Amino acid sequence: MGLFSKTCEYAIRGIFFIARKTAGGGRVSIKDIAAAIDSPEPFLAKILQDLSRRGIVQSTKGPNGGFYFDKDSLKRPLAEIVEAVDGNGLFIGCGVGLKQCSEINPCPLHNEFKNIRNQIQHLLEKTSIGEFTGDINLGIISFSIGN
Amino acid sequence: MGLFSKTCEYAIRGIFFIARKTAGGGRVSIKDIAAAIDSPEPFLAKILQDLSRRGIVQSTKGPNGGFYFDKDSLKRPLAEIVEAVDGNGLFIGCGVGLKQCSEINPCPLHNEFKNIRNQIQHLLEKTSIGEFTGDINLGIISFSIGN
DNA sequence: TATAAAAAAGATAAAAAACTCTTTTAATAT
DNA sequence: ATATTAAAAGAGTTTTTTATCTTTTTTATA
Repeated sequence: MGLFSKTCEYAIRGIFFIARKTAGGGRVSIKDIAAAIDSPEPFLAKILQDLSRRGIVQSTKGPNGGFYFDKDSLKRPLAEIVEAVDGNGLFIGCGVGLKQCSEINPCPLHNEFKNIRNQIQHLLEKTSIGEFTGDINLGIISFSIGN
Repeated sequence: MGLFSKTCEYAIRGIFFIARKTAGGGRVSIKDIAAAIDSPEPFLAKILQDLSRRGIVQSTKGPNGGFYFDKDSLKRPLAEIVEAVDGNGLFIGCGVGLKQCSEINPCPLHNEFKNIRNQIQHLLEKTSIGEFTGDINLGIISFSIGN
């Protein structure tokens, strides 16, 4: 098990790709996204459908349709995607699921886990989707962009 | 989704309890463990069975039987339990599951995730089961010990 | 040695996550 | 208007995770 569910991984990889690919305008189809990020196409479709319904990513149907981000969406933090897909279990609650664990009555690893989870949350909150659009990410981002 | 699978959470909570409860000798039964850590008894039985087969926890059958830790087992790091149950996905690989991601060709969050995952691994490696036995944990650990 | 206690083993069931397929709707262009 | 393109919606299926139940084996002790 990694940090995220597979669904969430597909979602994040998907938005990485959409952001990069449509940085200069235009849209990108599920087919292209799925191929680029190595995910099952119909499954990814469902995931993006959901994110689209939530307004996290934009989409249009028909010829030249596809997925893209509007200006506002580019400002959203990655945390919103993670929360939408996996919930907030990564950020809150006891690290080992102890009901009785709390600030006043912490489990043996409470503070250590809290620290780490705060870091995860902070990272995902401070990182916006827009950070994956620019040329500055061309060498960093691992997709080849083609045309 | 939290950091660990439910199975792994039960395992960790279980060993917390066994360590604490048998610190002064003796054994503790699945029934008692399950009740204390709020887990389904037969499921926990399977989990401990597995850990027992791996030699991570000790057990004996029959009257006054149950689970306990021998000296060596108390030295084991928590990481071994996590790896046995959830694998090493929390520690290694790309945080978002990108095949192409590596040190030379890192994904946009590679280094940030690496840092966090290293911290998780370090925490779990440096923490041994034996740390959950002593009186020093009585106020910290959230189980009530009874008799 | 018989009985009881407790874990091990095996087989099954239920729920959730991951994934697929088919039909419908919306947008565009001819 | 019609045809085409591409996402949305809906209805499955498969796999994995979580959980249960029953039988067997081992150990202690009366």
